[in-house]
Amino acid sequence: MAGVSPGTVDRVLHNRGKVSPENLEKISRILEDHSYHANIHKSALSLRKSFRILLFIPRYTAGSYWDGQIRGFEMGIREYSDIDIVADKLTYDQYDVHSFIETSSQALSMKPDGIILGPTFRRETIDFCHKLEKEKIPYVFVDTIIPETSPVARYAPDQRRSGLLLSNILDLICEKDKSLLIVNPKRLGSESFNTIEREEAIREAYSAHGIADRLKMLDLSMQDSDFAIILRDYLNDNPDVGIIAVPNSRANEIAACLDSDHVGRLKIGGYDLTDGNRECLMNESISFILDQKPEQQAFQALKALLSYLIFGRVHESLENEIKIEVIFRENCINPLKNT
Amino acid sequence: MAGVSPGTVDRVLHNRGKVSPENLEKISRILEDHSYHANIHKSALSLRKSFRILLFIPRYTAGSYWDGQIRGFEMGIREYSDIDIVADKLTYDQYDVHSFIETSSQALSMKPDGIILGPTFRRETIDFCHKLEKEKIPYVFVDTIIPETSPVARYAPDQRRSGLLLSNILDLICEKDKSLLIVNPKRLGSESFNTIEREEAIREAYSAHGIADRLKMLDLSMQDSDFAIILRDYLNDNPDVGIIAVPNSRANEIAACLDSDHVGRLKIGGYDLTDGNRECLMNESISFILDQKPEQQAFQALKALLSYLIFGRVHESLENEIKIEVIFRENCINPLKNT
DNA sequence: CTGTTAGCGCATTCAC
DNA sequence: GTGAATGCGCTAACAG
Repeated sequence: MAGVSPGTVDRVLHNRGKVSPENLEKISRILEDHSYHANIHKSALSLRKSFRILLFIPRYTAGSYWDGQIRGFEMGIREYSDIDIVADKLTYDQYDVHSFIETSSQALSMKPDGIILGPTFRRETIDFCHKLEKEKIPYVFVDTIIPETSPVARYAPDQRRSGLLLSNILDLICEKDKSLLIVNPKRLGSESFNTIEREEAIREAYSAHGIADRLKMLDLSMQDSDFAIILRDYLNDNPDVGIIAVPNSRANEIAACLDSDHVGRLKIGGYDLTDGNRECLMNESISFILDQKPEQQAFQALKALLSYLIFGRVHESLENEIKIEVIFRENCINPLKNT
Repeated sequence: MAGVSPGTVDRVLHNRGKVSPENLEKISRILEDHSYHANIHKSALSLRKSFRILLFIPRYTAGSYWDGQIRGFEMGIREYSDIDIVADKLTYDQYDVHSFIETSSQALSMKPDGIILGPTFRRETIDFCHKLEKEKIPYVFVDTIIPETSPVARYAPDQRRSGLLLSNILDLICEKDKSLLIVNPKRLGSESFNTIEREEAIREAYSAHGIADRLKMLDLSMQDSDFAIILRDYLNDNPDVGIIAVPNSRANEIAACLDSDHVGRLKIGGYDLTDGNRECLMNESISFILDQKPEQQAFQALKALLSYLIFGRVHESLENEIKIEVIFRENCINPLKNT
């Protein structure tokens, strides 16, 4: 259309220079007018490259949140099966920082072309990211965004906002003058940043509304064999509690502790559509679940990484806030589905 | 891998016969073991065909539900930009059956290779589908599924289930002993099947729970210049009403009728993330909205149609229930996003 | 500075 | 039952 050869257009597309100002202008205009976007499949083909992509996330069990990320990742690999992708997965123990450190050096030694990273430990993740930058290995965050890093893209829900969503829905559901109890069932005493942010957002909202007295907290260690008894005793001692917020994915374990008397009286809201939580939605021991759409996070992360590796940049916005989905009994279907 | 030529493998893939039993067996095994799936981009390329796809839906305004379907469709076209797709759109007036009949014969005369159909009129849609079948033009339903037809795939939420979801959430947020009012703001007296199904599901649920006395109905004609007054008078006469279900996308118009006194006291739930409803979520005059994800519906419909045209069959399940998304103020972001 | 050219890969077809 | 040719958009090496 510009009356020039493909070579010239290619030089404009990749601004490699050596194009006369007139042609540059003319070609740029045409590209703009037609809102040209190179096709990723053709570009990948022509580049004659293979892309080694590593998904590096916490160890997971079937039907869990991180299993959802795996499913989204694999779906993406299938979707782009015409591109030469070598997909690898590596998991670490999210309750053991040494595991992360060891596995991350293993990740580095695999020399992948790009990494999708589900982080847990802040300090160690920053170190790892700096090493990746030194090696010029692009990375994308899913689930959590760690500051002081330079990811190519990031796909995570806004945890503060999701905390507000959790407490506001519970508030809507709750009879007036009842209290909200945040139960935090911990494992090994460690607590994720996401959980902390969610809790904080709820606390601040209650303070801001001047109803901090209606907010209670209970820490439970799942190691304790009698945590169920502790919870039940607490609830009996605090009959004003009408709603329970579980700021991590273990709402089903809390629901399982309650006797039928409590189940009928209390509303529980939690996170993540795990198999256990899905079951509790069905038997109505949990009122609703906030789904962070792990499948979508990993899928989008893969797309962004491929876009970066093939085009040298990510086409959509880098900051991609994942929309939280609210799941009640009636819309708890379709474990997977495209995006 | 089987030591045969690509031609032989191709005959196995499309079971065109003329393959020796030994080779058939050997090749089938290898395909199975490697869970081979042809790549749609390569197949489309090799077929040297162009696909004329028509999106045939009700006329829409910017920021409306059907505009969402358009966005999803266009996103799909972009996603498959390496396939030679000629995309067309045709809209009809959903309040005028003659418009549908006329436009549908126009659609037929365009002789598309496939149609994505957002239906409204049952009888006329069945007629149209039969004509499509005679012409061997495959079609996919979005939004609503019409019986006595043979679509290649269907992407729609379960309307009865969504009605239950609407009333159950409203029930959860409602103070005890308050009544639910279904307000049905109609246009030109016509009412969609979706609306009717949603209403029915709610009515049946209330009957089943023996609380039919707590369910009220109010039909409003938006043609009436004084429908706002009718609604306000009704609410003043029925102070027991605590929650309002709007079974179509016009919840914002209902919210706009209410004075501040009502707004504070009443909870409203409705359908579809239109610009108007989004605004009401933000200013808290509506409590929540059920989003039917029109973008996803059209996107998936396009994928299914391409899969059918290129492979001769649809890869995923044909019956694809779209998951309803519950939108509160806090998760009302991201107008679009993949899927 | 510009144009030419080969070729990437998978799926398909067709003359043998 | 074979195998060579073909389609596509894009890239990059190279010749002028």
